[in-house]
Amino acid sequence: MREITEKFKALSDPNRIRIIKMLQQRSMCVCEIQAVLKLATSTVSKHLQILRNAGFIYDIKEQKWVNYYINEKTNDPIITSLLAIVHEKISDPNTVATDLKLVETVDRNQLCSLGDKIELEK
Amino acid sequence: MREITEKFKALSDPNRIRIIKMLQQRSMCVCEIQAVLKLATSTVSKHLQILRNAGFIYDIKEQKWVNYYINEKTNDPIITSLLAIVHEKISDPNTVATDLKLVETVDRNQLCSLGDKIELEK
DNA sequence: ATTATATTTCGTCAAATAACGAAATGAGAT
DNA sequence: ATCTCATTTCGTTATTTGACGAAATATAAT
Repeated sequence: MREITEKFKALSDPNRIRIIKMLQQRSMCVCEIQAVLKLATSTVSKHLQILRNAGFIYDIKEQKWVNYYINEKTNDPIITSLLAIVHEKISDPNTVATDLKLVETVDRNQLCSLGDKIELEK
Repeated sequence: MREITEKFKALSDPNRIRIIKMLQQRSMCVCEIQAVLKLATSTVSKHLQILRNAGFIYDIKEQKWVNYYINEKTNDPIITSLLAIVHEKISDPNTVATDLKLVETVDRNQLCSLGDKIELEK
């Protein structure tokens, strides 16, 4: 029973809904997600862990980054149904809509590697 | 956004899932629900309030009792979808299954009206 | 090997949650 | 009008949650 309510609990936080909506648009690394949500990196990491443990997303380490993906091929029917609800039935002009526009512009190579930025500013 | 996450939060507690499953079997009054969950009456009342505010159930006062019903005719598509998930995809042998058997036997007239019971015991 | 850096884990804090018993409410029954 | 009793509200307590910064981890670049 705890395994079931864990899924609903994972979706009961606005920032985690925003993360799922973003990942339904495209896969993203932690620093990109952080740039959109404007939360501490550790906070974002925690939200991702909760969504991962509940079965909504998975991650793959690639080069410097950890990329997160929607778990579309899950064989858990509850996860499938809930992902469909989030995808089809949820939208919010103040958060989700503006997030999705930002997702198109954020770029890990400009966000991270602060050293490079300092180089450029010199 | 808070209105949306409120619905998921309402389903993120095992006792509230159990309440919805019971009400999907038949409408019940507070004391009957309390007899199945074996929680304090005030706790049950609070859970019902959370489910009602989120839009999953509604109540009608009838005679002495307050009867709770699943809000099947809602025009909120998220509520409709979530109620379908709970109805079709959730079952649990340790809680839900035994609850539903109990639902068939509990009777407000035996549970409440303690005065009547005392009459019978004399 | 050492340095740089993207991410996770840890410790802490304030706020929210779930539980209970006691008191308040409010709608029948007397 | 008063009494009964099913339910709700209130006040309290222990636990969980979401947030942050600092420290730890792990991987890439030098």
